[in-house]
Amino acid sequence: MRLSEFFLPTLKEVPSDAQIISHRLMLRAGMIRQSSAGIYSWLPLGLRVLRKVEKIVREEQDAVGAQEVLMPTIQPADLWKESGRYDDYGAEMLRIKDRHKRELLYGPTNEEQITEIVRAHVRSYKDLPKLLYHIQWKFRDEVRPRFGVMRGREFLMKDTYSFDNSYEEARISYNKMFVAYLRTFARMGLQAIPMVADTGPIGGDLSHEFIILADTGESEVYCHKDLLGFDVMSEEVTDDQSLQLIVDRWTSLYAATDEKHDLSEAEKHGESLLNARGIEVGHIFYFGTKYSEAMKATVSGPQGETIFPEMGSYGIGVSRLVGGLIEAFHDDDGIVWPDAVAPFHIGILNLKSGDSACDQACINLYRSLQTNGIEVLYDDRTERVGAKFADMDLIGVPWQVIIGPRSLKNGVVELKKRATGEREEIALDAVLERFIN
RNA sequence: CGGAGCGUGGCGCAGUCUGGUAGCGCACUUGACUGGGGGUCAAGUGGUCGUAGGUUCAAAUCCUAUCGCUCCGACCA
Repeated sequence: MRLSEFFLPTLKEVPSDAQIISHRLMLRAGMIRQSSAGIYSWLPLGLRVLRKVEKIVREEQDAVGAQEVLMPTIQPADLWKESGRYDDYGAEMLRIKDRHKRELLYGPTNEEQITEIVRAHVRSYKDLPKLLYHIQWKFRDEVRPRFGVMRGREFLMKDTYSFDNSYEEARISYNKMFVAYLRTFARMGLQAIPMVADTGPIGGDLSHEFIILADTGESEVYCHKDLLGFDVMSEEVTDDQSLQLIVDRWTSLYAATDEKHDLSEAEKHGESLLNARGIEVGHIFYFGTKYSEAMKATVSGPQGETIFPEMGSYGIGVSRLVGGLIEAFHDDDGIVWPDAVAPFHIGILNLKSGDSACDQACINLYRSLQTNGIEVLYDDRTERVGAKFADMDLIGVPWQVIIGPRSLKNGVVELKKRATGEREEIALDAVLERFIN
């Protein structure tokens, strides 16, 4: 992408509405614009990141055998009356009427919808287990939206639903999601810690929140500091037993959110207990037959008996993660994207647009990187160099190739790593090869 | 939902108390000079002062209503 053509409205000054760093940076970097309270438009740069996050989430879901579906944003109220949640959910649920005065709602979550689908099409215990997920926009009419996309009213969520024949099987589904979540966040460079959590209005008796630590986090959390050193990517899952071992390992140390914090239990850990603020990026629940019973979703068992499937639901706030990532990865100059979610991998800075040697060197490199499938943002604008550096740093492109007439005379360019600010001189000819590997 | 505050060009703000030509910085346009970390000079474009009603010779400014947004608290991916 050429920056001169890219729709990237960056801001030098921050809109006064934005209070926390991720919100400020998302506005300044031209990622989002607010539409109304807690509702945002995603501009090209922000959307690229959102898609990358979404892709990682999807890949890890697929990897454990979850199958993607896409359920609607608008749901009939009847479904929610069946489960009993139409009244329970309260004002947070956006209720609407269509032209025939039929009651509808903008889905805040999809337990009812998925249960309806499963009960209509799954008849036998042999059809289970099933893990189904979708990535869809949700709406929750928060009393007080804030922190940009971190607590929006409209947000993109991945929600998975598990259906199993027994508690034992349901635990396996739960474990699969548990580990898939650890991997999902780890791939984005985030250390997410599973913490014992409240089940809230979704109900159930087994639940973990996945929390990333950040000073601006909304919840107060407590955990054993050794958890921060755990690495899920080195763990290998071969069967249900090894899956259980990983879950056991991660749940062996104390970790709880404020609501579930147990003072006497925590005191045993003394010095090793960490008290910090955290951002909830995922939440998994096992809730048994709550919905299958309420909505009469059943399958036939081996003896022809009626089985109410054991269910769980598993959410990742995809749009929130974009904000969470920025909270975790930024410095004074702007965003510092981890490679896995960076909107572009390389930025090219033409320090003298209009100089034929510079232009030629830049365009050649730009094209060859593109040809090799590397996402590259070429700043070909006739801006002052300071503005180019500032913009490239602000939007957080991990690698910057700096091409100017001075060094180009020797066939050399500068390569700057955004995260550390380190620069090295490198032959122009060597840049492509460097990034293909 | 309780408490507080703010709506003036794309962004950041002054002007409101004490009514009288709508202003500043950034951004944007044009030209020139420039060019290794948000440049300099010159000339420009852009505003129903959130909306509606009222008071007044006269309203961004006073009054009333209303809408929107933000912050603090209680709730949540």
